[in-house]
Amino acid sequence: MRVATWNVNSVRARLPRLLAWLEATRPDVLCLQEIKVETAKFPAETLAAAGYHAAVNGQRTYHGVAILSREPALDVAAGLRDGGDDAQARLVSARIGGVRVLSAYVPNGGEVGSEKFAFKLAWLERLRAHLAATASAQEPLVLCGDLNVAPEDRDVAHPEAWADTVLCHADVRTALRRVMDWGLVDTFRLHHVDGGFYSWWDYRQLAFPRNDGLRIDHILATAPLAKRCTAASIDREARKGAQPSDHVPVLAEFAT
DNA sequence: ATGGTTGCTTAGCAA
Repeated sequence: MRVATWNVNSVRARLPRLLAWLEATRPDVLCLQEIKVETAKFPAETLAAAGYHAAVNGQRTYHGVAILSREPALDVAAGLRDGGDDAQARLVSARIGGVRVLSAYVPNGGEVGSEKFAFKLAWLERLRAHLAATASAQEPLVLCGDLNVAPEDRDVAHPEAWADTVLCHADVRTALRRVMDWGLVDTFRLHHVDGGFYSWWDYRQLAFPRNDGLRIDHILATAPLAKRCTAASIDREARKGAQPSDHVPVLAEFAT
């Protein structure tokens, strides 16, 4: 089972690249973030013609997440549904081929110390509570998405320049670790120990040519799936050429 | 301290 996650930064602006990438890569599951479109306007027919079902939690202008799958998505659920502020479309989950799949777009956090930063930390804690309330770490489950956290300094091209930013601050790293402590493994780190692998480069300041990147997009798996994880990769090529997303797809392969 | 770029929406926000 090939699972991928990609912050496409507008599914409509990226549709030609998305279709070409699906055709070339043929993942069984692709989690999308920042689709920036309401559910009713999601290009479901076009993607169905390409062979993919879609479970969508959309929203106009900002945010929005989806899960594309070759098998039908069952038990689709949108949002944290915990009674808290759930206005932003940042989570959708589904059961696909016996695996629980979550596509998450964690809040960026604005500036350290801001209200948005507090919302990010609270959202990660709510995500941990959501997992604890709705799933088991002993079942096959993947949490995929733009988690907006570089877990360690080896995930950052210039750690000193990014220290104490919203993507690297000790508080967000701790918050992500608490989510993982529920029972999730970083599949990428099962197969790669070195630094130098990034999933996002800012559009500005020639960040990609300078390779000033961070690894903030992740595929996290529970133990029963992690032990079946045979490969993991980041498709850096997807950042090249005309009109790329600022993020690239991250992949993990699971033996069936 | 600010700006740089992209997308949505149409001047300004978010990332």
